Amino acid sequence: MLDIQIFRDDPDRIRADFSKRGLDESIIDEVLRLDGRWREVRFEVDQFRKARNSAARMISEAKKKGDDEEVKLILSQVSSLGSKIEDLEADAQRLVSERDAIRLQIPNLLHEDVPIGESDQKNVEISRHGNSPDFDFQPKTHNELIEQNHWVDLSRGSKITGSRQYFLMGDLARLDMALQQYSADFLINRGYTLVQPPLMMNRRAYEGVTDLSDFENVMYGVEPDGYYLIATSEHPLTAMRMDEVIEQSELPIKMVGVSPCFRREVGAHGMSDRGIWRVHQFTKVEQVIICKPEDSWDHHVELLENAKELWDSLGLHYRVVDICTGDMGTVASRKYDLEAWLPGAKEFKEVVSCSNCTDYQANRLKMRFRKSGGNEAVHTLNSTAVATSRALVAILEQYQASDGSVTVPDVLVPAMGGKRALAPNQ
RNA sequence: GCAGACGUCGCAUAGCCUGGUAUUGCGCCGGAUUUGAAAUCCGGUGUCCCUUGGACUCGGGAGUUCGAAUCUCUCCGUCUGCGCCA
Repeated sequence: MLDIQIFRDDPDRIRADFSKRGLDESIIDEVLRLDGRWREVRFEVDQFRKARNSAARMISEAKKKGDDEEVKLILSQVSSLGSKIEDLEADAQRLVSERDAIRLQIPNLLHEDVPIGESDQKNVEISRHGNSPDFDFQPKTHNELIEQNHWVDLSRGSKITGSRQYFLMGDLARLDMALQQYSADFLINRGYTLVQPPLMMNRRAYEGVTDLSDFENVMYGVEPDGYYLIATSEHPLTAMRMDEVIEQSELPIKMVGVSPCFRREVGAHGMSDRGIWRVHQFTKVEQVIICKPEDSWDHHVELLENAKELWDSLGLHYRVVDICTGDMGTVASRKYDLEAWLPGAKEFKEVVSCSNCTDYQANRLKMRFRKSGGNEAVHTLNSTAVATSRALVAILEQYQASDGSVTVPDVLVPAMGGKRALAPNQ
């Protein structure tokens, strides 16, 4: 959510962003109109309250002196104030909640260097890393590999739950755990605090960190308690300091979250999403930073570098992409993706997403840091380290041999109990 | 699940019974003092509206009242004990 002060001081800045994103500007004026009305009503109700407070003080004085006549006189003068205040209060409440309902839908301000474009087709490739594996055979898709080696049981997964659910089995399950262990250690060694979060959040906390449409399209609800299963540990780790004033000495807060992630994936279909590329549940190792505003762009680079060095160490070929306006989403001000090369599918596909959300989440969460002259909203950033299911797909496709066997990346061998290749299941 | 206690400014704490300007300490920020630091002293330290100034804020919401941290109802949360339990 954007600070209301930006609407009042510099609405053209928001308009400029809207035109980059191709959005209808009229709701900006609607926010300004409601805000103006609210401030008028607020002023009016404050005047009535002032009158009521001074009357209350005079009654108190008169009672102390035992002057009952005076008390009656004042009471007769102020008897109608209560209902007037109540009416105006209701108006103010209505105006401000209408204003903020619109404000919640307005996306974050973009970093000035974000490339302009209407869809992911206009994302800009920044760099390529690692070497594309050189096969002297036709590489298989991960889908063919998991089927041949019986590493994933999708049909029984859907039998006991529903579509896109799966059992991960044998050495591929072990590789999943190895990836978690290795990636978490990688970031712990860089000063990040390991955090295992709650896997469910209440509505208020969740509204602080995500686009409202995600409640229909992304998150699973847990009834009858009214909780939501987390779509990523970014959400609980970021919301963790909701309603708090953080001491400067605590900043920056750097965390590495490890958790299962649950996603409804409404509307996902088709060949490109077969196998375990797009599933309802996966495990993710996530980086989260809460910091002072002036430091956030440095930390954004830091998160990206962490991700790149982690993926370099896994020996995987990937590229870095600068996300354009049309692919940005609501919350981030700037976003880089890592896209891994999938030789079977013959394309680069998203495996890491690295965002600076500036003060957008912090404003919703009322998450500030102590500062003389007025506390200020912190900045929040997040980046995937490894989403295990997608990293598994990249490893399967890039580390495959002609017979369908798969080598273990060197750095994961210790966590695989010394195994250098994944054994097939019977 | 049962029983009890509790929720006050960043933290801690008084006020609640008996309704009438939210107390004090710590932390933090600024200043004085100092070669520097500590200690000490002074001031500031939540949110909103604004022109001086004002309004709001005691877990959330509702009610009673001229007036609610204080009384009533309700919801949420925390702690303790018992029970159950990986």
